[in-house]
Amino acid sequence: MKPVLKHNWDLAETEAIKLQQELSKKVTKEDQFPEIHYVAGVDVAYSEQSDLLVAAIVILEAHSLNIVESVIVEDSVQFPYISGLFSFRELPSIVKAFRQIKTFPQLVVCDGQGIAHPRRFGLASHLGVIFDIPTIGCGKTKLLGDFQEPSKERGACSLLMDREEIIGSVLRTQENIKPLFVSVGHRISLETACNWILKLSPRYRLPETTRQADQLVKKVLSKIY
DNA sequence: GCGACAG
DNA sequence: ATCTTGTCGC
Repeated sequence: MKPVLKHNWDLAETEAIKLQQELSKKVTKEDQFPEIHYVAGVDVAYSEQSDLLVAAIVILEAHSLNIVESVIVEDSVQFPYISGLFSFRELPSIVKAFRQIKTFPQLVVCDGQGIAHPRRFGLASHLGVIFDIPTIGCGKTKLLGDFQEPSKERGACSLLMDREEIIGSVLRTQENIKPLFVSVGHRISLETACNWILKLSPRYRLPETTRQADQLVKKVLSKIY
Protein backbone atom coordinates (compact mmCIF):
# COMPACT_ATOMS: atom_id res chain seq x y z
CA MET A 1 0.00 0.00 0.00
CA LYS A 2 1.49 3.31 -1.05
CA PRO A 3 0.49 6.98 -1.14
CA VAL A 4 -1.49 8.27 -4.11
CA LEU A 5 -0.17 11.75 -3.41
CA LYS A 6 3.56 12.22 -2.96
CA HIS A 7 5.31 15.34 -1.74
CA ASN A 8 8.65 16.41 -0.35
CA TRP A 9 9.12 15.78 3.39
CA ASP A 10 12.36 17.71 3.67
CA LEU A 11 10.83 21.10 4.37
CA ALA A 12 11.55 24.11 6.51
CA GLU A 13 8.95 24.97 9.12
CA THR A 14 7.31 27.71 7.07
CA GLU A 15 7.17 25.47 3.98
CA ALA A 16 5.58 22.68 6.00
CA ILE A 17 2.91 25.07 7.22
CA LYS A 18 2.27 26.22 3.67
CA LEU A 19 1.90 22.62 2.50
CA GLN A 20 -0.60 21.94 5.31
CA GLN A 21 -2.66 24.90 4.19
CA GLU A 22 -2.72 23.58 0.63
CA LEU A 23 -3.42 19.94 1.45
CA SER A 24 -6.11 20.80 4.01
CA LYS A 25 -8.32 21.86 1.09
CA LYS A 26 -8.49 18.21 0.04
CA VAL A 27 -9.91 16.95 3.34
CA THR A 28 -13.43 15.49 3.11
CA LYS A 29 -15.50 15.67 6.32
CA GLU A 30 -18.37 13.47 5.20
CA ASP A 31 -18.74 9.70 5.07
CA GLN A 32 -17.19 8.51 1.84
CA PHE A 33 -16.16 4.88 2.01
CA PRO A 34 -17.17 1.39 0.88
CA GLU A 35 -18.10 -1.38 3.29
CA ILE A 36 -15.37 -1.61 5.93
CA HIS A 37 -13.86 -5.07 6.20
CA TYR A 38 -10.54 -4.18 7.73
CA VAL A 39 -9.48 -1.41 10.12
CA ALA A 40 -5.89 -0.32 10.67
CA GLY A 41 -4.48 1.11 13.89
CA VAL A 42 -1.21 3.02 13.70
CA ASP A 43 1.18 4.28 16.33
CA VAL A 44 4.77 5.51 16.44
CA ALA A 45 7.25 5.39 19.31
CA TYR A 46 10.63 7.03 19.65
CA SER A 47 13.66 5.21 21.01
CA GLU A 48 16.07 7.61 22.67
CA GLN A 49 18.78 4.94 22.86
CA SER A 50 18.97 4.36 19.13
CA ASP A 51 17.49 7.73 18.06
CA LEU A 52 15.02 5.88 15.84
CA LEU A 53 11.29 6.04 15.26
CA VAL A 54 9.43 2.74 15.45
CA ALA A 55 6.15 2.66 13.54
CA ALA A 56 3.59 -0.10 14.13
CA ILE A 57 0.49 -0.95 12.12
CA VAL A 58 -2.11 -3.47 13.20
CA ILE A 59 -4.85 -4.63 10.83
CA LEU A 60 -8.08 -5.84 12.45
CA GLU A 61 -10.93 -7.71 10.87
CA ALA A 62 -13.75 -5.22 11.40
CA HIS A 63 -16.54 -7.28 12.90
CA SER A 64 -14.49 -9.74 14.99
CA LEU A 65 -11.70 -7.28 15.87
CA ASN A 66 -9.24 -10.14 15.37
CA ILE A 67 -5.73 -9.16 14.36
CA VAL A 68 -5.07 -10.36 10.82
CA GLU A 69 -1.78 -8.62 10.12
CA SER A 70 0.79 -6.43 11.84
CA VAL A 71 4.08 -4.82 10.95
CA ILE A 72 6.82 -2.81 12.65
CA VAL A 73 9.47 -0.71 10.92
CA GLU A 74 12.28 1.49 12.11
CA ASP A 75 13.05 4.85 10.58
CA SER A 76 15.46 7.68 11.23
CA VAL A 77 14.25 11.00 12.58
CA GLN A 78 14.10 13.66 9.86
CA PHE A 79 12.03 16.37 11.52
CA PRO A 80 11.90 17.71 15.09
CA TYR A 81 8.80 17.58 17.23
CA ILE A 82 6.98 20.84 16.69
CA SER A 83 3.44 21.25 17.96
CA GLY A 84 1.22 21.55 14.89
CA LEU A 85 3.79 19.88 12.61
CA PHE A 86 3.63 16.48 14.22
CA SER A 87 2.91 14.62 10.98
CA PHE A 88 6.20 15.74 9.41
CA ARG A 89 8.02 13.84 12.15
CA GLU A 90 5.95 10.66 12.33
CA LEU A 91 4.19 10.18 9.00
CA PRO A 92 7.25 9.17 6.90
CA SER A 93 7.78 6.17 9.18
CA ILE A 94 4.08 5.25 8.91
CA VAL A 95 4.26 5.48 5.11
CA LYS A 96 7.26 3.15 5.20
CA ALA A 97 5.33 0.68 7.37
CA PHE A 98 2.30 0.74 5.06
CA ARG A 99 4.51 -0.39 2.18
CA GLN A 100 4.80 -3.75 3.96
CA ILE A 101 1.05 -4.18 4.53
CA LYS A 102 -0.70 -6.78 2.39
CA THR A 103 -4.26 -6.43 3.73
CA PHE A 104 -5.86 -3.23 2.49
CA PRO A 105 -7.77 -1.44 5.30
CA GLN A 106 -10.86 0.68 4.53
CA LEU A 107 -10.37 2.78 7.68
CA VAL A 108 -7.32 3.93 9.63
CA VAL A 109 -7.42 4.93 13.32
CA CYS A 110 -4.52 7.25 14.16
CA ASP A 111 -2.79 8.30 17.35
CA GLY A 112 -2.88 12.01 16.51
CA GLN A 113 -5.48 14.65 15.74
CA GLY A 114 -7.42 15.05 12.52
CA ILE A 115 -8.96 18.45 11.76
CA ALA A 116 -8.79 19.46 15.46
CA HIS A 117 -5.66 21.35 14.47
CA PRO A 118 -4.73 25.03 13.91
CA ARG A 119 -4.78 24.54 10.12
CA ARG A 120 -7.34 21.70 10.20
CA PHE A 121 -4.64 19.27 9.10
CA GLY A 122 -3.36 17.04 11.87
CA LEU A 123 -1.58 13.72 11.34
CA ALA A 124 -4.78 11.76 10.72
CA SER A 125 -5.91 14.17 8.00
CA HIS A 126 -2.44 14.20 6.44
CA LEU A 127 -2.35 10.40 6.32
CA GLY A 128 -5.88 10.29 4.95
CA VAL A 129 -5.16 12.74 2.16
CA ILE A 130 -1.89 11.22 0.92
CA PHE A 131 -3.37 7.69 0.88
CA ASP A 132 -6.86 8.95 0.00
CA ILE A 133 -8.32 6.69 2.68
CA PRO A 134 -10.84 7.27 5.52
CA THR A 135 -9.07 8.14 8.79
CA ILE A 136 -10.05 8.99 12.37
CA GLY A 137 -7.92 11.26 14.57
CA CYS A 138 -7.50 10.33 18.26
CA GLY A 139 -5.66 12.33 20.89
CA LYS A 140 -5.10 11.62 24.58
CA THR A 141 -4.78 15.36 25.11
CA LYS A 142 -6.15 18.43 23.39
CA LEU A 143 -4.22 20.44 20.83
CA LEU A 144 -6.82 23.13 20.18
CA GLY A 145 -10.35 24.08 21.15
CA ASP A 146 -12.73 24.50 24.07
CA PHE A 147 -15.07 21.92 25.55
CA GLN A 148 -17.14 20.97 28.55
CA GLU A 149 -16.29 17.79 30.41
CA PRO A 150 -18.56 14.98 29.15
CA SER A 151 -20.56 13.08 31.78
CA LYS A 152 -18.88 10.03 33.28
CA GLU A 153 -20.65 7.15 31.56
CA ARG A 154 -19.13 5.34 28.60
CA GLY A 155 -20.34 6.81 25.31
CA ALA A 156 -20.92 10.30 26.74
CA CYS A 157 -19.46 13.07 24.62
CA SER A 158 -19.31 16.81 24.16
CA LEU A 159 -18.22 18.93 21.22
CA LEU A 160 -14.75 20.39 20.79
CA MET A 161 -15.15 23.95 19.52
CA ASP A 162 -12.80 26.47 17.95
CA ARG A 163 -14.81 29.69 18.16
CA GLU A 164 -18.07 28.78 16.41
CA GLU A 165 -16.63 25.83 14.54
CA ILE A 166 -17.03 22.18 15.57
CA ILE A 167 -13.60 20.59 15.22
CA GLY A 168 -14.05 17.35 17.14
CA SER A 169 -15.67 15.41 19.91
CA VAL A 170 -14.58 14.70 23.48
CA LEU A 171 -15.62 11.11 23.94
CA ARG A 172 -15.79 8.98 27.09
CA THR A 173 -14.59 5.57 25.90
CA GLN A 174 -14.64 4.21 29.45
CA GLU A 175 -16.29 5.28 32.69
CA ASN A 176 -14.08 7.23 35.13
CA ILE A 177 -11.24 7.56 32.62
CA LYS A 178 -10.13 10.72 30.87
CA PRO A 179 -12.06 11.23 27.63
CA LEU A 180 -10.53 10.78 24.18
CA PHE A 181 -10.27 13.67 21.71
CA VAL A 182 -11.79 12.35 18.51
CA SER A 183 -11.75 14.27 15.24
CA VAL A 184 -12.43 13.77 11.57
CA GLY A 185 -9.33 12.70 9.68
CA HIS A 186 -10.54 12.25 6.12
CA ARG A 187 -13.60 10.86 4.32
CA ILE A 188 -15.61 10.30 7.49
CA SER A 189 -18.15 12.28 9.52
CA LEU A 190 -17.60 13.09 13.19
CA GLU A 191 -20.61 11.00 14.19
CA THR A 192 -19.42 7.95 12.27
CA ALA A 193 -15.93 8.41 13.69
CA CYS A 194 -17.24 8.40 17.26
CA ASN A 195 -19.32 5.30 16.58
CA TRP A 196 -16.29 3.45 15.29
CA ILE A 197 -14.18 4.48 18.26
CA LEU A 198 -16.85 3.19 20.64
CA LYS A 199 -17.04 -0.04 18.68
CA LEU A 200 -13.25 -0.42 18.85
CA SER A 201 -12.83 0.56 22.49
CA PRO A 202 -15.14 -1.67 24.55
CA ARG A 203 -12.51 -2.26 27.20
CA TYR A 204 -9.64 0.13 26.68
CA ARG A 205 -9.11 3.82 27.12
CA LEU A 206 -7.59 4.10 23.70
CA PRO A 207 -9.04 2.51 20.61
CA GLU A 208 -8.11 -1.12 20.63
CA THR A 209 -6.29 -0.72 17.36
CA THR A 210 -3.86 1.93 18.56
CA ARG A 211 -3.49 0.13 21.88
CA GLN A 212 -2.43 -3.02 20.07
CA ALA A 213 0.07 -1.06 18.02
CA ASP A 214 1.35 0.57 21.20
CA GLN A 215 1.91 -2.81 22.81
CA LEU A 216 3.69 -4.08 19.72
CA VAL A 217 6.02 -1.10 19.74
CA LYS A 218 6.82 -1.48 23.43
CA LYS A 219 7.43 -5.20 23.05
CA VAL A 220 9.91 -4.61 20.26
CA LEU A 221 11.65 -1.76 22.05
CA SER A 222 12.10 -3.80 25.24
CA LYS A 223 13.55 -6.75 23.33
CA ILE A 224 15.86 -5.00 20.93
CA TYR A 225 17.09 -1.93 22.77
C1' DG B 1 3.64 40.06 29.42
C1' DC B 2 1.70 35.29 30.16
C1' DG B 3 -0.01 30.76 29.12
C1' DA B 4 -0.70 27.01 25.95
C1' DC B 5 1.43 23.85 22.88
C1' DA B 6 -0.96 16.17 19.33
C1' DG B 7 4.05 12.97 20.45
C1' DA C 1 7.02 11.09 25.06
C1' DT C 2 8.18 11.44 30.55
C1' DC C 3 8.41 13.16 35.57
C1' DT C 4 4.55 12.91 39.47
C1' DT C 5 1.44 14.85 44.81
C1' DG C 6 -0.42 17.76 47.00
C1' DT C 7 -2.92 21.95 48.34
C1' DC C 8 -1.26 27.44 45.88
C1' DG C 9 -3.96 31.30 43.77
C1' DC C 10 -5.51 36.34 39.09
